[in-house]
Amino acid sequence: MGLAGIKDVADRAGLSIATVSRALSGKANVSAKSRQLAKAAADELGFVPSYHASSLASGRNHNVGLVVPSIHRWYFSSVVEGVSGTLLDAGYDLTLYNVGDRPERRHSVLNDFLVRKRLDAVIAVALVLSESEIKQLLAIHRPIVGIGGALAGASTIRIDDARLARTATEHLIGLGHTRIAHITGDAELNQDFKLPGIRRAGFEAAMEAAGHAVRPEWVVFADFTIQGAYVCARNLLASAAGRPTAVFAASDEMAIGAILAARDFGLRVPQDLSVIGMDGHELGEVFGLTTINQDARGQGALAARMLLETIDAGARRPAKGTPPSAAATDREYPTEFLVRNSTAVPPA
Amino acid sequence: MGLAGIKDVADRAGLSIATVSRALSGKANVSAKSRQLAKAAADELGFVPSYHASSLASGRNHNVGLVVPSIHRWYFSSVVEGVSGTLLDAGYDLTLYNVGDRPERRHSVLNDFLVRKRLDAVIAVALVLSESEIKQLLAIHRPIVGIGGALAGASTIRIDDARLARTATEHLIGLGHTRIAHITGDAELNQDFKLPGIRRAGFEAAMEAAGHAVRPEWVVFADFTIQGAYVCARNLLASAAGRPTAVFAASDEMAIGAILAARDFGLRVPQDLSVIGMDGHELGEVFGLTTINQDARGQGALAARMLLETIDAGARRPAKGTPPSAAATDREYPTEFLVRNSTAVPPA
DNA sequence: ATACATGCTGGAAGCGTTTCCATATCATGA
DNA sequence: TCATGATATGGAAACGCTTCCAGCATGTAT
Repeated sequence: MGLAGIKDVADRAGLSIATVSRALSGKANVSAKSRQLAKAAADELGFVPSYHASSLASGRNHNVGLVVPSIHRWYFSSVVEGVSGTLLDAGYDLTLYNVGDRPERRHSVLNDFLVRKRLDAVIAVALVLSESEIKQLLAIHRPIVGIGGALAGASTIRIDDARLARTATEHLIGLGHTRIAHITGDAELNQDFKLPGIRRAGFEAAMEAAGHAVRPEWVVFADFTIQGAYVCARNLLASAAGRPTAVFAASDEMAIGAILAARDFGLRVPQDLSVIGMDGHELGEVFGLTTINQDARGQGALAARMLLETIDAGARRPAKGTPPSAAATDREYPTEFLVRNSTAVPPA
Repeated sequence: MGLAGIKDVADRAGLSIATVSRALSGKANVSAKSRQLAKAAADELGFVPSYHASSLASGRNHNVGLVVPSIHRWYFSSVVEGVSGTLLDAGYDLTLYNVGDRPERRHSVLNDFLVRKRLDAVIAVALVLSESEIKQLLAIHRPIVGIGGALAGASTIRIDDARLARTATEHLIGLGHTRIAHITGDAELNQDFKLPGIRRAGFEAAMEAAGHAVRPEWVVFADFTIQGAYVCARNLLASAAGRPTAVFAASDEMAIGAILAARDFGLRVPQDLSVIGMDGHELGEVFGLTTINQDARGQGALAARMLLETIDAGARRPAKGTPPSAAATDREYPTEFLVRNSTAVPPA
């Protein structure tokens, strides 16, 4: 018994190929009896339609592409999880493009993979695309949504990183801190990834507004991992003399790294050092980390739902000059300021 | 300008469709001049072949499916990263099936998605399949490789979890510990996931061989996360009276949770409590964690390479009754015992 | 010069569906 | 009874490629 085709089903059900196709895909204009016959025959033969043939004929792929810069960091794996769940439930496949930090891989993904007319839609996470890249993507007439990255011309889901960074910093300032350090993302590694700079700008804005100096040696660059931030924070906290009283880390993972470093020096959090993060990492609970909670998984799920709607609404054959995208909406995803106990008034 | 088809390229190059196809896919029997003409025309038109049409015609999908139970935990995201990189470099797509712990999702993935003749191969991570499920998978004549899970009939890449768990336990015993606790995986959550039980068996075997009692209250169940193990370990270490002197955690993440819990009680690691993990998580370095290093990323990459080879070697049309798989090989992936400084002789 | 192998080429037959369109069936109202 | 519309059906034309096959040049050995 090889793989059964729709022809086999039709023969067995005593129907035409056309009717079987309609019956199985739930289309109208099929009598109840025929539908049942077709379904029974399909079941008995273990028939499942070939995606390729079906896609080729219908122009529908049942497949959305997801481009991420990494899969290890909390934020990205959470988004992937959200997207994945929603898609799977809707019967869609998820094609994952983990471009990493290798530019040539980024290039091939953008130029070869995405363009190959195989995807119904694309979700790009924290990816900054050039104008020509966006144009190219839009040219294949697929809806795109960007998460956490600026994608001019495409719909985006994002949080207001600058404002939230300011809020976090203001929380420390409000407690009386003036000697505040900031652990930010790596400057060079990934030019695609503008987020660290945005959060850093929010930090600086809040400091300046409060009239506190931003000391360059207290703005340190880590890689968004616990271990990376741990090393940075050790340097930061090494000299008992000129030590900050508070740290704002651009991610929870880095905040945790800072807490671990503080513990190494016998510093108590929050009595000796306040630490605030940003993200909502599950591990934050263990450390009592004050943070700004963003539901990354929910953001992924929302992106997937938005695309599924667009796809369902959209014309069957995207090649027929459909407008690039209904309207590029820019949604701000809700966040929550989560005060736990890693922040307090500065030591006397 | 819509999407250019091969016909357009052929017209522009003044060649036939057939020749263009051969030229662009690097086939033989094309003159250098024709090849150049075809490539130039394709470039100018921005032509990229439709995967669906190409797959339908050739029977090749350039796509492998990856089934994982989760994407958050270190092991899985590392494997995904390894697979992803290798596949991307080879020009293959990765379709990710994150089945999670929801059985209905597992069911639909196994029964609908994987069977749809869309994949050239399947990689299943830590997935225990029933015989009928394996049979069904093999029936679609696609090579399968399992990573870290028992997949009878398919090739597998694995580490010898029982032996390594024994080794880890013996390391503690060798230092003089007799009061050893074990943090294992959740018993109920995921029936697919036999690994915790295997490691637990290794632990018990070592204890028995040494003549040490396995105290049931010192075998605690966590969920493979830092935070989950942290909670368990707090309970474990709460009573100063009957406290273990060493902990073997079934994963590095759980070992780190135990270290954090120990610190909460003012216990020094390793002077007061020895902790050993298993995996090779990057974060282990921060904690000086003694562990057994397994290169999860490398395992993913190896699985992908094995499949690519099989695909390349295999018959063009798998439907033609090719044997399920050349020979189901069972490879043990090398590991490394990494002694850092979270283990020492027990306190006096 | 003839015979033959060799290298390129284009026509056309798939690949397995979906969907258009023309036809056939059936009930309904005049 | 006959026209009329609604509903079901199957034939056949896409969908956009790959690849088989036959044909036509060349080049080489007789």
